[in-house]
Amino acid sequence: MLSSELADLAGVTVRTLRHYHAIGLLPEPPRSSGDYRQYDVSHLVRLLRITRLAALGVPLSELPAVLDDPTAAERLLDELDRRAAAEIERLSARRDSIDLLRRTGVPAYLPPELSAWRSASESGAPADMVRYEDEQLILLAHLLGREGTADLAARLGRTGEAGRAAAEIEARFYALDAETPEPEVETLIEQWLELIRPVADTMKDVSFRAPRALALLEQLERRSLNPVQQRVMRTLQECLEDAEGR
Amino acid sequence: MLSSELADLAGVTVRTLRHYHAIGLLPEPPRSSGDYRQYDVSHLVRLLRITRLAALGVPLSELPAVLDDPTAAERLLDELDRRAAAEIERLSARRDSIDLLRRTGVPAYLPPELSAWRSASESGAPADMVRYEDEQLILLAHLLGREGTADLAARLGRTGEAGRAAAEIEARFYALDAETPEPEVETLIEQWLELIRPVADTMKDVSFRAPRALALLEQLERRSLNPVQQRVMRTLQECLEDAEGR
DNA sequence: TTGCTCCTCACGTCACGTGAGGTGGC
DNA sequence: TTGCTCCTCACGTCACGTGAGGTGGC
Repeated sequence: MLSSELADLAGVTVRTLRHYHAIGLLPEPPRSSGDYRQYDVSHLVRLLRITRLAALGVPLSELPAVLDDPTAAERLLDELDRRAAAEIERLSARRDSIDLLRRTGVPAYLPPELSAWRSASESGAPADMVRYEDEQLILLAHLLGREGTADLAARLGRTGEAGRAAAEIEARFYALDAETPEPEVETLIEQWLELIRPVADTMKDVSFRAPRALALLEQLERRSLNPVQQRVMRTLQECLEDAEGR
Repeated sequence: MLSSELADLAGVTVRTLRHYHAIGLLPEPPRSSGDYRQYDVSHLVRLLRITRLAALGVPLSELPAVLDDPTAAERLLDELDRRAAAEIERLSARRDSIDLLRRTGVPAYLPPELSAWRSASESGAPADMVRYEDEQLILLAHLLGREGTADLAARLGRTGEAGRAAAEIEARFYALDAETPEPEVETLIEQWLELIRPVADTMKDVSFRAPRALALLEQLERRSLNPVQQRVMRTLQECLEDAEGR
C-alpha cells in the first residue's frame, strides 16, 4: 500500500511516517515505479505498536528500547503515570481559575480570589487609580501565594455593610489630590483608621512568601499615588504602629 | 533589582525574562554599571500579569492584545477551557490504559483489552508464534477501534473452561509444521470447528473501521504462518462459509 | 586575586507542520 | 493533456533550555 493509505489506516499523517523513517523507528519499505513507497502489513503493525506506546506518553527516543524489551516499558509506566497525573492536576487548576474568572467577571490577568477587593473600577475612580488597585491586587496575591490569598480572602471577606463601607472610603481616597481641603483628608484618615483597627491584627498575621514583600508594595505606592495619598498611607501606618506599641 | 531577583520573585528563570524582552512582552529596564539590568516593581507586576495569563493557557503571541484589552481575554476563555478539558480527557484515558496494562501484566505495546486472548506466550509456543499472536492482537484491536474491541472482548470473553479449551487448541495450532502427522491436523480442525461454530455468528457481526481489514489480517497470516497452518486456516474458513451458505 | 553573577550570542529541544518545487501514473 | 498523488529538501513551530565565551562587582 502507498504512504497515504498506511497513514490513513493508522490514523497518522504522511509526514509522521517520514519522521519515523528519519529517526529510524520505521524501516523504509521497497519502492515501486516512480519511487513510490510500497508498504505492507508488517509496516502497519510496527506503526501501530509505535502509536500505541506514543499515546501512553513514551518519548520517541525511548521507543527502540521499549519495542524490543517489554520490561523496559514497565519501568517507565510509573513515571508516565505520575506525569499524566501531574498534568491533569495543572489543567484542573487552570479550569478552576477560568471558572472563577467567569463567575467574578474580573479581567483575566487579575487574581479572581481577590475580586471582591476591587472597588476602584465600580466607584468610577480615575483610570490610573483603577490601574494601581489592579496592580496592587496582582502583587499582593502573588506575594501571599495561592493558600495565603485564599486564607486572607476568607478571613477578611468584603461582604455586606463592611464591604460597602470600605469601598466608600477607598473611593474618597482615590479622589484625593492637592486641591482636597485639609479637613477632608483628616476625616478620611480618622474614618479609615476606625475601619481598619479591628482587623489590623489579622493583617499583621499574614506571612508573605518573599521577605521584601512589604517593601515592594510600598514601591508600588510611591510609583502610583500622589503626595497627598502617600501622606495618608504613611499616617495610617504610623497610627497602627503606635497602637501596637502601646 | 537584578535579573535573578526578579526571576526568583516571579518564579521564572532568567532565560524566560530574556525571552519576554526579545518578543517585546516585557520592556527592557535601564542598565546599571557593568551593564546589569535594573528592574523595579513595575516590571514585576507586568511579569506577574504575563505569567498569570500564561498559566491559563493563553499563548504568548496573544498576550499583547489580552494585556491591554480585558474583553479580548474573555473571548479566549471558552476556547482555553475546552482545550484544557480535552487535554484532561486524553490524559485520563492514558492513565486508564496504564492502569489496565499494569493489572494485566501484558507488554505495553499490546492492547490490554485483549490480554485474555493472548495464549502463545503462556503455552510455551515458539517465539515467532508469540510474535504473530501479538501482532494479530495489535492489528485486530486497531481495526476494531476502541469501542469495537471492548464490545468483542465483552461478548467473546475468554474466561473459565471455554478459555482454557481455546488456549489448548491454539497451542496445538502453533506447534503445527511439516512433520505433524495428517490425522493430528484433521483432529485439530474438527475440534477447532466445534469450538468456533457456536460463536461464528458473533464474529460475523463485528464491524471493522477499515474495509480492507480482513485482507490485512490474512496478509499477516501469510507472512507469519507456515504452509500447514495456512491450510488449516483456509479449511476453517471454508467450512464456516459452507455452513453459512446452507 | 578569587569566586560569583551578570552579560551576549547562538544552537538545541520535541514531534512533527507547512510550503516550495519537481516528477510519475491514471 | 489535465489533475491527482507521490517525492525530496528545508525552514518553521512553541517557549524557552543549555552551553560557550567574556566581563564587571564584592
